[in-house]
Amino acid sequence: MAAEPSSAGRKTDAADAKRLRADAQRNRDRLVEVAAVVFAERGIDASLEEVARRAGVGIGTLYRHFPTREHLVEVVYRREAEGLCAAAGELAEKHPSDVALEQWMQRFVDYIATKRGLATSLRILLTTNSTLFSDTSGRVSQALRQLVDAAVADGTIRGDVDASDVLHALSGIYSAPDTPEWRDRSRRLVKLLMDGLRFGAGTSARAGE
Amino acid sequence: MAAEPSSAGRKTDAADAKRLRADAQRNRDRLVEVAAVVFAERGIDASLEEVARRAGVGIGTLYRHFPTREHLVEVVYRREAEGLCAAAGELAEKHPSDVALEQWMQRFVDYIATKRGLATSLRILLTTNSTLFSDTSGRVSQALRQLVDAAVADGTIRGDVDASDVLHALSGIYSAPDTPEWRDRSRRLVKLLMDGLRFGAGTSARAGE
DNA sequence: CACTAAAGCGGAGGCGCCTCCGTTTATTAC
DNA sequence: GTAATAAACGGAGGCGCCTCCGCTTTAGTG
Repeated sequence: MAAEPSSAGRKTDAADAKRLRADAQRNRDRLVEVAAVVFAERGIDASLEEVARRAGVGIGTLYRHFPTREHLVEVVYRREAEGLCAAAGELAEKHPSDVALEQWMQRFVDYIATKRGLATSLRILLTTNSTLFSDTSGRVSQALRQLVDAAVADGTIRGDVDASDVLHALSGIYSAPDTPEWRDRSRRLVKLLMDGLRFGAGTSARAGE
Repeated sequence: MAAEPSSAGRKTDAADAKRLRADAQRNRDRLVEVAAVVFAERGIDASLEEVARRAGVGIGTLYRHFPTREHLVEVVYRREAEGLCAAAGELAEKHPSDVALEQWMQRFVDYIATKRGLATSLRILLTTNSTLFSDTSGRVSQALRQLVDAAVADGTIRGDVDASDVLHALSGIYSAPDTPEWRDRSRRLVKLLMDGLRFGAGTSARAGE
């Protein structure tokens, strides 16, 4: 990899990614961005032609960048996961720690929404690329830990729970799928969980109940 | 067959199946028959329009009888399984028992070929209809037992094996999928197995090795 | 037989998938 | 700046999916 013209020996932004022509890079980014929206709107089976149309590129361009639907879906998913992790830091700065946690969990719902559709559609790819889920989920739970620990530390949520408790509590979201009300139900579930977490906040952490 | 005018309150041949008009029944049968051939030829993803075309019916007719590809595939599969079971008896009548067994196993290869393609395509249906595989596989291994026992009994294959041994030996066919040579390899495997089974035939059954 | 209602037929049409290839554009060399 | 070249574009076109609905056929009835 690295230098291939005479001089400039710089790596690209994304490490080893092949150098793309400026217009190609622009289109590619655009496609991913639009695809995220369209998948969210219409589900994972949305028309790729619609994605291309709304991104303002030809269908051929889409297929050059993403030879199969699964490739596109994977990239969207990774981006989603990264966004979710990044959001943890940002929310923590802007909000009291309990609010940050709540908002992050709400966003987590959207993320899971993508992930579930994905799981169906990515089975093929997962054979090849079995790290996809495992390496993102590690980073995601790390982000959650950061938020939970902070909220526990400053006493805005009760002290007798930790990140893995919360993750388990959230796991209800994974199950009971694919009714149209799933998203709303999940949001309510998060609220409920937060109420529980706030209840008894300020009592001495790790006290015996 | 089966009178139905004014009086006769008898069930149809296929138990509760709804009575079809004669032409409808004819088309349906034709479709299943042709679909079996086309799936074998082109794989499970073959064009349904081709199936309809070769069956001499309109695509609409196909979809009326089989609302989804999976429905059609399921029916084809069941038919295949039945044919396989029936073949055991027929082969046993027409051939020496070792030859019957060998030919049946060759046919078993074709059956598995269908089954594997199917497994990928029927995941959805299998959620609903989880007995599909289990209840056919019982009947199939029953058919195998019949052949093996007969061949052991008249000494054309060795006496120290039984049907479940043979089934296990065949299980190699389930694995290592989807290279184009799969079918040929499997046929060779069956031959090999038969050679092994014939070797030492006639020595006293169940003797201590 | 003629008649009729219901069942069935079939293909046009709309949409999406994906490929192929003539045209356009960014980049590099001078 | 211009020229040359490789990279990228994009949409037409071929195919398959599936639905919808006007037309045809069958199975009863008198």
